[in-house]
Amino acid sequence: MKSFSIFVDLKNPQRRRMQGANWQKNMKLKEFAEKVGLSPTTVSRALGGYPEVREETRQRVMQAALKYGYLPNANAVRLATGRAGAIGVVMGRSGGGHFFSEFMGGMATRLEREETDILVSVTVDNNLDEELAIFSRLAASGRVDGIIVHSPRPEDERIALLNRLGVPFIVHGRSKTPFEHAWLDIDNHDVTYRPTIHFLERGHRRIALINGPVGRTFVRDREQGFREALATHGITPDPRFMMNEHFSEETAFRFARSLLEQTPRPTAFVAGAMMTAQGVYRAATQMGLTIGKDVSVIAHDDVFPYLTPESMMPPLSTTRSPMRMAGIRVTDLLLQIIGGRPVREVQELWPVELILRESVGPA
Amino acid sequence: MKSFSIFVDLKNPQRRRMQGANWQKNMKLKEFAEKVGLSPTTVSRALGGYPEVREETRQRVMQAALKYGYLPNANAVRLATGRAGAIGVVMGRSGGGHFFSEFMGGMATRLEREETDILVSVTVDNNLDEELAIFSRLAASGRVDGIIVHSPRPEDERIALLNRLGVPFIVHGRSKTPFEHAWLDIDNHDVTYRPTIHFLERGHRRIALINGPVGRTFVRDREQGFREALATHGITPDPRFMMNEHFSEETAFRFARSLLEQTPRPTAFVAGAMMTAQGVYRAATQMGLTIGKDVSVIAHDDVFPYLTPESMMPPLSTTRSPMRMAGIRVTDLLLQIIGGRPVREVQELWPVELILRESVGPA
DNA sequence: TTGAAAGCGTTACCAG
DNA sequence: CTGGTAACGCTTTCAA
Repeated sequence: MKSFSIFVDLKNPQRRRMQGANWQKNMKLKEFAEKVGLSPTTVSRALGGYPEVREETRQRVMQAALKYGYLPNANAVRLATGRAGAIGVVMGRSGGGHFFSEFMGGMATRLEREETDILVSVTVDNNLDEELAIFSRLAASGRVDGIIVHSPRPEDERIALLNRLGVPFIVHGRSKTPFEHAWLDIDNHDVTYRPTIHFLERGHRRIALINGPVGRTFVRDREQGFREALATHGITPDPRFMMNEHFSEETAFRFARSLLEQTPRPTAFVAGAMMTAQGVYRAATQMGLTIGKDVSVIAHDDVFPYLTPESMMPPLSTTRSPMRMAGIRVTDLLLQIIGGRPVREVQELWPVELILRESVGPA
Repeated sequence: MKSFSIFVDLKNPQRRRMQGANWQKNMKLKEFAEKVGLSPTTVSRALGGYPEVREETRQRVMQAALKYGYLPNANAVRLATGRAGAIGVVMGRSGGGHFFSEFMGGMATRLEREETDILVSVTVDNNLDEELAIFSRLAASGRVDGIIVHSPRPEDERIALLNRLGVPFIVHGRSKTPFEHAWLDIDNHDVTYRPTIHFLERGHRRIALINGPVGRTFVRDREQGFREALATHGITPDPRFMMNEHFSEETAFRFARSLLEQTPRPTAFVAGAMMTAQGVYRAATQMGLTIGKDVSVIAHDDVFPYLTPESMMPPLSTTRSPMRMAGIRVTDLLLQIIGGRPVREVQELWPVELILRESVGPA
């Protein structure tokens, strides 16, 4: 493992002494307890909902807390309990933009009744040292009780680091690191395998793949699924029919158009995301080709509220797996791990459902 | 102001006593100081970068920290200093999905060299009590040093609450609350006014508006800009030509199609977001109408990496204002406010630039 | 320039 | 069931 500075914060050694918050802080427990006429201990227990206080007492305390607007200081609680009351999630600066908010919506849904915050960190892409420093800081400084790692690489140093630090974490996606760890992933192999097989069965032979940036496990898995599907029919994929880029409407459009201009052109596209499917639609339409007839498309859909495959023209066939659901479940599992559940038990592979709509036709 | 429960967390009074983290925690300051052969005091000062320690000593301490992997416990620091080292941002559960990640990317960019975390809270839409409780909890419990409020309403109780609590905050958007507060907003009036004026000058008279959900200030401002622009030509807008929905491709498509089926149909659309412009494009294309000729479109663009107006067919005219920039600046301003800058000085209205591309033609 | 000791605001242990 | 007291791990006077 490479060495790196943990002190991302301390690059600038000369610092002025900062004053604490200058706004009116909350009432303290001691002060509040006096008003209620009980000891801080009892008040703390009453508010904490512990069984050893009389129900009547608890009611009185709760009422008073509401009345005076008392709320325990989170940082004191954290220090005293050793719990951070937060889980960290790390997003890449550029990658994952549009689905990230769906995932986080899921996280929030799961945490709604929990007294746990979401702490978001953003890594600078392609700077491993800094990325590792962020994870270090997050874990070792006690800011979070657990961490969610996105879009892992097959050999992911972040996972090795977290494993070494001993902080509870779960990987959204998969890697091949030898360290035992918790993960949840959709079946990215099937995300391409099943659409490709379907295309093959309908007679397609020239099938293109729009894939994500090289390096991530899910990209590798999807390529492998694609290759394996083609292999069942003795086809070796043409490298020019495979794209590796960040998912965007425009790159997909360019790629699709350049392919559709060729002779012979591909008759089917496996698209990695909704946006890229839109790009293919646009390219085909522009060239006077009809989706579902001249060109077939199946895309993976993370399910967004603002862009639904059913409403596309024609309705887009998809492998569907709501990112929001993943956010809920990943969070749930992480909480279990924090609670002590062995990570070896926490490994979930979610199947994807292939939903056929009108964007697919015979070759 | 309505009353509400601060104790969102305590709905369930009977709770088990939870144990603290069960993973190996970091080395403590005391322990680390012993290894270095200095007092905790000096070590703390050295790591904190304060001027009173000898440079040589500091170097020695820094080296040792790296070597032993020592990192101060964040919660102890927070308690001791009174600073939370985090700023909170609140997103609506459904709203703001796709642009939220851009905004947060901007926040992260600004905070990169700061030792400040981003704490994300998610509110349940249309439940004011719970929403206020979330803000209360965030502010009064000392979890954050400041808060960012999104998509305010003209009379926004959240602002009143934060104002009352005294926590530093900044509003991304505007409201009409009488409380003096910091805000940054784009000129939403111009977001519709300028496109509409442009349409009028090119001879358009039947202009449709795709607007956001009623209740938010930006929606009101945009409607007003639209109305004012039309008024300059003595036009009273047809209510059927105005849509108020969450921005999505599909709703915009439906709306546009239903209007384009009418006689006479609108010749121009002012769209509130990129996604809705796509919906209009699709509707027009489906009906055999040509964008930029039969139907003109100008949309507001928050600037996403995965969907660019230049690459649309034809290139889309936009009012442009990068959400990422807003994220950077809002965060920057909030830090200033936390640092003591008077809020009356912190009020920024950003102009939008109208960028004409080929989606606009004469009526 | 360094160190001892007193907080910071809670919770948790142990008596009563 | 309730209360005193010692942590929790660090920063910050105040002395030296």
